[in-house]
Amino acid sequence: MTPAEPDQDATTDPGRLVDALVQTSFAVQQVLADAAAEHDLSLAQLRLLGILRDRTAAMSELARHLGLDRSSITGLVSRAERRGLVRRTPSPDDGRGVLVELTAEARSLGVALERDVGRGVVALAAGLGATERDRLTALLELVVERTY
Amino acid sequence: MTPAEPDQDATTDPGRLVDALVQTSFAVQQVLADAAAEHDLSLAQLRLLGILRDRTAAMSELARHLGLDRSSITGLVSRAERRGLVRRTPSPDDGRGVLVELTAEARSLGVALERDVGRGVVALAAGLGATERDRLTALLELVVERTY
DNA sequence: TATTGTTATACTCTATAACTATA
DNA sequence: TATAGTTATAGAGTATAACAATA
Repeated sequence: MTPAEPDQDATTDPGRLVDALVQTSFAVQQVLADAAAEHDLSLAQLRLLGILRDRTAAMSELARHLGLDRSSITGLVSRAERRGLVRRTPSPDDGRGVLVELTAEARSLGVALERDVGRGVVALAAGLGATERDRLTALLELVVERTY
Repeated sequence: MTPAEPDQDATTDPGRLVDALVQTSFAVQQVLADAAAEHDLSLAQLRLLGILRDRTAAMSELARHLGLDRSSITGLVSRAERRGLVRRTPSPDDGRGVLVELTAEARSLGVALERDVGRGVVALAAGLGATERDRLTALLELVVERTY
């Protein structure tokens, strides 16, 4: 065992932060999965709708944003299309490309989802006062800052 | 639109906290999935090992802790068993019950996993100073407090 | 009767490999 | 040759329904 260094990092057991972040992440994912399930959606479909909310995307872009193989996107989008949530369009710029966009139905579903997720996550933070919530927001934004 | 109430809750847009928590949860889950994948494990298997680290559990207890159907646990445990990670034992108290426990191999795998997850999560928080990390830990522990 | 665990079945999600069409 | 997307295939994960054994 190496002796503790007089570092700024030695204040508190880092394991507590790790545990707290991991536990929180599972709690939040549960909120997301529950909200999705209320509308008969999977978490994967929820993520797909989330990405397409602000942009039209090519299949390969979806693969990149979701961190999945292109062949996985084919199925994900096909199932969403079958349920009337997205639409495929040939890319005007690239004869090989396919653009995916949300349908109106998916947009209204998205509003309900956002509401449900918001409620669930806010409920998680119910034990915090307004000042604490603001501090937590600021700290998490620092954490996520370099996540793209 | 209802007028803003002079409530303690009206300080900051709650949507920012929701977004920050959701984004953070995905980042942490990615760390977990990556760590698991490095050892050829799925996130579900990782969670199973996590639960069994501190206790032996009956199949029905695993179902409750993981929030899954009992029939799903059968497959999860069977695949873990086939890979030498867990062992099934008849319950001494209940002729119907089956107890599940980790093998020595799973325990050493768990040590490596914990190390990798710790590194990844700490890296996520690399933008924070020691004081900020401590504050974040305290706030997240308040959030997770009522999560069991 | 109720509970524990399993089986059969079906679907979603995901990856790898091979293919077609376009660039 | 390289890239975009699909297909075929395989496996993990999950749920529902039906079942056997035990409580």
